[in-house]
Amino acid sequence: MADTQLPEPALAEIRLAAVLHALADPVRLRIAAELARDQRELACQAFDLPVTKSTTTHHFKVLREAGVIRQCRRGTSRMSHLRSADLETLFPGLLDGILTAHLAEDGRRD
Amino acid sequence: MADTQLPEPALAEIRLAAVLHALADPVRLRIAAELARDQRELACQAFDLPVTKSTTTHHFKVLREAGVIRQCRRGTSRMSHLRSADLETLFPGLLDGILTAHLAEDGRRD
DNA sequence: GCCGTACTACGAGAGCTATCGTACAAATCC
DNA sequence: GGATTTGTACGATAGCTCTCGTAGTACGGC
Repeated sequence: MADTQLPEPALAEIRLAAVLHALADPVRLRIAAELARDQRELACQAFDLPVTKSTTTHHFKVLREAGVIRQCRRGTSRMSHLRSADLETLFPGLLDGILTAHLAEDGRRD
Repeated sequence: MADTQLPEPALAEIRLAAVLHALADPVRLRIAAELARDQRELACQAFDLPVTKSTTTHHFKVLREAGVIRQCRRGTSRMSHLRSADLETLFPGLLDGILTAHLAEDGRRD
């Protein structure tokens, strides 16, 4: 079976504190930034993260449960994408502000 | 002696992850929102927080060490204010986005 | 059915953190 | 000096969380 969506909070259940907490981890911020850059669904394995597979699973789960990303199965892969529209509805400009800040910080690092 | 400034990170030492983490706590987000609303220095005791004095001290310390606020002694009080300008320099629009999001969430709550 | 790929679930460990209470310090006021 | 106000320091505790390894599941290809 394909396209089985995984459990996630409804729009009204998304909490700002949870979103900020989810994005306060360097690994997760990186995941979000890459999803934003690619603008399409990505499988977990598409990310080159400095942690093991099981830790990666954990981080994706945190992002999903905070309402930052949406995930669905597709074959043996789990496709993820940002819930940009939902977040924009709830907190206009927030996600953009955070991702822009991340790019800015990244740019300053030598 | 008055106006003894407390240790804080220099502009270049402020980390996005630390700022997000600092603001991901409901109590600290509330502190930041109140500081933004008043636009002036406030003593810790000016906040009506649902925690004890020692926990309040802890939260102010986290905010200061993340670079979100600046603190200095004034008499028996510790005055705090947002480092809005510094944050705006590093991460344009970030603080505003988060505080606006907080207001939006607050408004939705009945 | 069997194998490989991609990911999950579970359990564990180490470290952080939010909270508190008590004791203490610094400044002001009387 | 003594009392009051305001906040800090320290220790403790409970809970979370980031990390991992191992074992297992689900799907697709052969």
